[in-house]
Amino acid sequence: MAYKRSPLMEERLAGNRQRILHAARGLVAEGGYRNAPITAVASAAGVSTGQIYRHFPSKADLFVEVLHHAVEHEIAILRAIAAEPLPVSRRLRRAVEAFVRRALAGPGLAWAFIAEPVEAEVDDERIRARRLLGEVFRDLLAEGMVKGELPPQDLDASAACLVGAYTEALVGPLAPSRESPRDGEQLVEAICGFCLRAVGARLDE
Amino acid sequence: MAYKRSPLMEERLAGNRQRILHAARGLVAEGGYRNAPITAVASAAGVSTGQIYRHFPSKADLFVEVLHHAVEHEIAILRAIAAEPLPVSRRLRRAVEAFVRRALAGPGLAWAFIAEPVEAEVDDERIRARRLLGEVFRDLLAEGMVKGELPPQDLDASAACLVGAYTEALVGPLAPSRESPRDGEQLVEAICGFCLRAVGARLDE
Amino acid sequence: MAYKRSPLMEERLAGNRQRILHAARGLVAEGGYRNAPITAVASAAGVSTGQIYRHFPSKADLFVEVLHHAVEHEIAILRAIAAEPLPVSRRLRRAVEAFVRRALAGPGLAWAFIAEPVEAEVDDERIRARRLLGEVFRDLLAEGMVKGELPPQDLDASAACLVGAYTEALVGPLAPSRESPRDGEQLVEAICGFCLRAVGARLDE
Amino acid sequence: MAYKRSPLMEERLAGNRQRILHAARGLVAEGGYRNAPITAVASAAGVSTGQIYRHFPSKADLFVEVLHHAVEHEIAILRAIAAEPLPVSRRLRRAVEAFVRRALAGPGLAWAFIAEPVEAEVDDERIRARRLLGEVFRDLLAEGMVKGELPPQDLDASAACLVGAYTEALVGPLAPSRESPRDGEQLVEAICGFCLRAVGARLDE
DNA sequence: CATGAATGAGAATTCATTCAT
DNA sequence: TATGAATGAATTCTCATTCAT
Repeated sequence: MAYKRSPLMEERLAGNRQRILHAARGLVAEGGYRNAPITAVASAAGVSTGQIYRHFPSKADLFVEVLHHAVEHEIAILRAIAAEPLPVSRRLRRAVEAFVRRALAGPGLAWAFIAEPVEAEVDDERIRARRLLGEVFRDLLAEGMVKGELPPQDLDASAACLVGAYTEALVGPLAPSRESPRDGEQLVEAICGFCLRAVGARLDE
Repeated sequence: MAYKRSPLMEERLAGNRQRILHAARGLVAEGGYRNAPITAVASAAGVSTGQIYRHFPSKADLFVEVLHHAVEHEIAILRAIAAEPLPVSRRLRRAVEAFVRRALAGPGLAWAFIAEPVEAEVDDERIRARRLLGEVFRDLLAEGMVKGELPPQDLDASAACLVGAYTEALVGPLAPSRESPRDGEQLVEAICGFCLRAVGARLDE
Repeated sequence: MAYKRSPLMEERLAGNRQRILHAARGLVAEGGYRNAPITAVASAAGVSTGQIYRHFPSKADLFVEVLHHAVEHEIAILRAIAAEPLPVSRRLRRAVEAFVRRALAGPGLAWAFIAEPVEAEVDDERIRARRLLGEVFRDLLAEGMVKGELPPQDLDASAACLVGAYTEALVGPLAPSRESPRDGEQLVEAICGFCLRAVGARLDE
Repeated sequence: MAYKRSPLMEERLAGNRQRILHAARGLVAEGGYRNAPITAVASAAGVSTGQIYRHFPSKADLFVEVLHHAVEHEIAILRAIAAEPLPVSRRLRRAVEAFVRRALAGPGLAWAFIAEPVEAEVDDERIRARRLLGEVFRDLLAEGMVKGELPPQDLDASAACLVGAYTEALVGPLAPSRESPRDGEQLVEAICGFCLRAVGARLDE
């Protein structure tokens, strides 16, 4: 307890952990999971491979955490919006808008929800992430239905469709942003319109 | 001269090709591309690895064909529906319905539109498939807009959202069919409703 | 004996053998041993792979024979020249000249004396070929020494040097014909001069 | 911080690299390139296959380096001799002598100038080596011709013949040393005599 | 007897994980 | 304790040879 080096070391330890996570995320954003062998993560983080196994039991665990962190923040934002004292349809629009804007601003995040995970354990986390994302919307839709703001509908199906709709629009081959570098706002508006109409929300709110 | 090209042999040859394709598809459906190394495909098909290279120039080519076959038929069906002499909203519903029903009936198909490809060459084919799928819907939406059956909207965005919506609903983690094995018809109805509302079509047609 | 098809079949059989040898030689001349897998030889010869194994115990045996035939003729020519009733130095010049001219005229033969054989058994034949080539010259040098036309010298060493000298000049990286497509006759003259001087023969004969 | 780059480790690392090169050279000297699959090199060097790829980007690169090292030193020696303040014919004799003596002393070197390379990249290096070797002699011959010590001759052809002559004499099937393990000095003398006579140099110098 | 589909050992290369230093 | 050298199983692909038809 009175060890003089203990706090310093712990700080450094924690710092290394962050640097590893950061490096891993960076490499994946650059070129996918394939671009992130352990040795590359290690050198990008400025640590040894041994360090990585000091902090994470396996490569899969490291990337599960990378994905988890990437998603956690998004979910928090969506949840905050979902809790705002606004009409459901307004919150829905704000939630979709927020997600799409963030995805358009920084690449690599939306990507994580679709692309090649390779590692079974990591894939599970991706599935979980999509599920969490869906749940935010399902709860919001439920509230809207109860309050009569939205027409009756299958909540799970609608939530899944919502998530599918805007992720595909963002990263799919038909993603308008790929076909022609158009106005981001136009895309945001198109996706929001689609989603709101889809769940029967009033668009004018 | 002698036994030149016995019909039996040709049959077996063709049979092997099919068995390889089938085995490959099965393994991928089970556990993804990573579950399908060449050796596993070979043994699942009951042939040697060499056989695979007799029929396909490379592993990538094999899986491109697996994906291509999975998609080809779907596209044809959707196009046929899109050409029917019906109101656009009716064709839209029938197209989504057809796709969803087929996906629910046979596993592995819808999967092919989402899953992790890893191999660049294979990924290209997947992208192409999604694009084709999207184009069928975009054309239909365009017709609907021109004829005044659908409100003005961003065609590319709407098409992408449509494809994303129903594929996610089918294979995503929130896919209702996964949460609880419910009535398929209910799911079909939910997805169709979502999609038709989303593009502003009349649901009662 | 009275079988009506026997002679015909034997003819065809022999014809196939020749076609296989010819096809094998052609493929090697084109792109080396690597360019001549059994299946390629078979299809170039218009026969089945099984046929090849009917005529040759193994791929190596086939190519041993290919090489052997290619060399046999050269050796015969050199031996004929070596047997001519001329002064030794004259015969030497004529022998070197003949070899170099033939090599310059048709590519692929000289190649066989140097290049990549890969198959141990085939390599042995290549070695034997070089040995035979050397022996023709050794005998000639021996005669020249005995008759006093050539100064005393180590016959084996001189013969080996001779073979090495003109093959390198023909196929090596310094082969003048590669650096600049010069007059073939000039090269013939240069090589002959080198060889005759080397063994102490009179050049003016 | 801690054990950063222990000298011991670096020594071992470097040692492994050398052992790999050495093992590769040994295997090739024994039985040619085909006798040296990566696994064989690894086990001969007492390391894993992975180690080899830690030190060399590919098998071809490893063998390029094997060949390069084998040649580099020889060229340096020949160049040093070629620069000595002696009559050209004297330097020529010393150069040939040096090469032949070294080849007789250590096996595997002369071999490298002739043998079957198979790998295109490796072959390129062999070609380069022979070219360099030839150039040393060509320059020397050029000087001799200019100074009147040597009769006029085709420099490229003579240089190529020289290289071919002594390499063949050393490794070819007629190499005297193979037929009967004779006195090495006798062979040196025979080859030198051949070469000097060939270019018209005075032997008595 | 001829065919050519089928075999399967073997080759090069990668990379998560461990452990001697 | 930290390092990064070392491991070796796993992967894709080739091709000489065989044998059912």
